[in-house]
Amino acid sequence: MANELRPATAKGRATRERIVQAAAELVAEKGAAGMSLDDVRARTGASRSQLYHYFEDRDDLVRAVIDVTIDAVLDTQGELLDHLDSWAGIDRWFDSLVQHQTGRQACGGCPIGSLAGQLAESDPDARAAIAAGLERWEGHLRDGLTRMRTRGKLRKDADPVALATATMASIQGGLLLTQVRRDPHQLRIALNAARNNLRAAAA
Amino acid sequence: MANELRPATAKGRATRERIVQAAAELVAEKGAAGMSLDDVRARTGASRSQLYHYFEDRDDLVRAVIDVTIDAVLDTQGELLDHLDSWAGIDRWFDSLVQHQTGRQACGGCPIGSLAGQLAESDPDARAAIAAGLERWEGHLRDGLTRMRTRGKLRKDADPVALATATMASIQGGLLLTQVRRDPHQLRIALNAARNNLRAAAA
DNA sequence: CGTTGTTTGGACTAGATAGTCCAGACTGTA
DNA sequence: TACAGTCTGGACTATCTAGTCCAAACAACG
Repeated sequence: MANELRPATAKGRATRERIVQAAAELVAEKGAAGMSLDDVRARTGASRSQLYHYFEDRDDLVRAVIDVTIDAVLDTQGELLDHLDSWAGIDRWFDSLVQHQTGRQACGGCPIGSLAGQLAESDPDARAAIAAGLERWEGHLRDGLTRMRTRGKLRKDADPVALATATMASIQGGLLLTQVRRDPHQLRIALNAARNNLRAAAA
Repeated sequence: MANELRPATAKGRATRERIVQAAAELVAEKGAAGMSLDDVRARTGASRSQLYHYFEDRDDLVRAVIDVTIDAVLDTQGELLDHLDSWAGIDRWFDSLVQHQTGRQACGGCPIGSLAGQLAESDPDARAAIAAGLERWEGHLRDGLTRMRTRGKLRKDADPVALATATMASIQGGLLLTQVRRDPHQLRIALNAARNNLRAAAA
C-alpha cells in the first residue's frame, strides 16, 4: 500500500504521537512558522521518511498540532468546564485560569489564541479549526449559563450566547495582556470584570 | 563613515521610510516570520545594500515595523483617544472600532495584538516594545477615566487603572474573536460588556 | 520459512533566505 | 572642479528548509 496517513500498527501510532507532541512543543516555543521539520527530527530522533510517512506535508503536521493543542487546552481545564452552571463553579474556573498563568510565570498566553494570531490570516483551514476549538470551549460556558437561566439563577431575558462570548473575549484579552506584560494580575482584572458582567445578569 | 542607522539626507530618509512601510504591510499580510527581505526588495525595488544600509539586520527591521505599526494604530484612532473622558466619547470610540472591523471584513484583528502573539515569546525586545505600545494606548483611556472621576462622573472608589485594563482586554479579546470568526459582531458584544462594566462604576 | 505490508534510515535535490562585500553613482560643499 | 560622505547595484556565500526517493529492517501471518 501507499503511504497511509493513519498508522496501522501500535508502533506506528506511537511514532506519529511522538512527532505531533514534539511539533506542538516547538510551535508553542517558537511559533508555527518557527517550527522546522529538522527541529522535529532532532527532538524525536525520527527520520525524514517518518515525517512524510505519517503526514502529507508540513501543513498537515501543523493541522495536527492545532488539533492536539485544542485538546490539551480543554483537557487541562478538565471537569471544571462541566460545572459552569453555578457562580461557585465559574469562580473556581476563573481562579484556576489565573493560577495556571501564575504557575507558568505569565508566559505563553493562550495556546489557542496564539495560534489564532499566527495562522488566522494566512491559512483558512487553520482558522476554521481554531474557530471550532474556541467554539467547543465557549460552548461549555454557554451551556452552563443556559442551565442557570433555566434554574432561575439568571434573569429570563439574559442572553447566554452573548454572555459567553463576552466572557471568552475577556479571557483571551486578559491572557494576551498577561503574556505581553508578564503579569498574571492582568488576567485577574479582566476576569473580575467578566464576573461583574455575568453577575449583572443574575436573577 | 560606516553604515549609519539614521539616514543623513532626505533621499535616504525617504528610502528608509519606503522600506519600513513595505515591511509593515508584508508583516500584516504574512506574519512577522513570513516576511522575507526578498519580499521587501520586490515590493520596494530596493537593493540588498539598501536594506543593510538602513537596518542592522532583519530583527532591526522587524523592530522598526513594530514601532511604525503602533504609531499607525494610534494614529488611526486619532483624536477619539483624546476624548475618552465622557460616556459619549467612549461610545464614539467603541463604535469606530467596530466600524473599522466591519470595513475590513473582520480581517487582520488588532495589528498590535497579532504582533504580540507572534513575537512575545521569541523576542524579548519585541515584547517590551509591544507592551509599551499597548501602554500608550491604554494610557489614553486611563487618563480619560481619571478625569471623569475627578469631575464626579465616576464613583470616588472607582479604579481607573483596573477599568482601563479590563476594557483593553475586552478590546483585544473581541478583536481576536472577530478575526477568528470573521464576524465584527463579536467585537460589538465584547465592547457592550466592557461598557456595562464601566457604567457600573458611574457615580 | 516465505510473503506481504508497514515502518525506518538516510542520501539527495531544489529553492529560498540572511548576510557580506566591493565598486560605482550620487550629492552637497569648499 | 575636486573631494568627502552618502547612497545604491548586484554578485557572491553559507545555511537552512521542504520535499523526493530507494532500499533495508521489521512484524504478522499463511
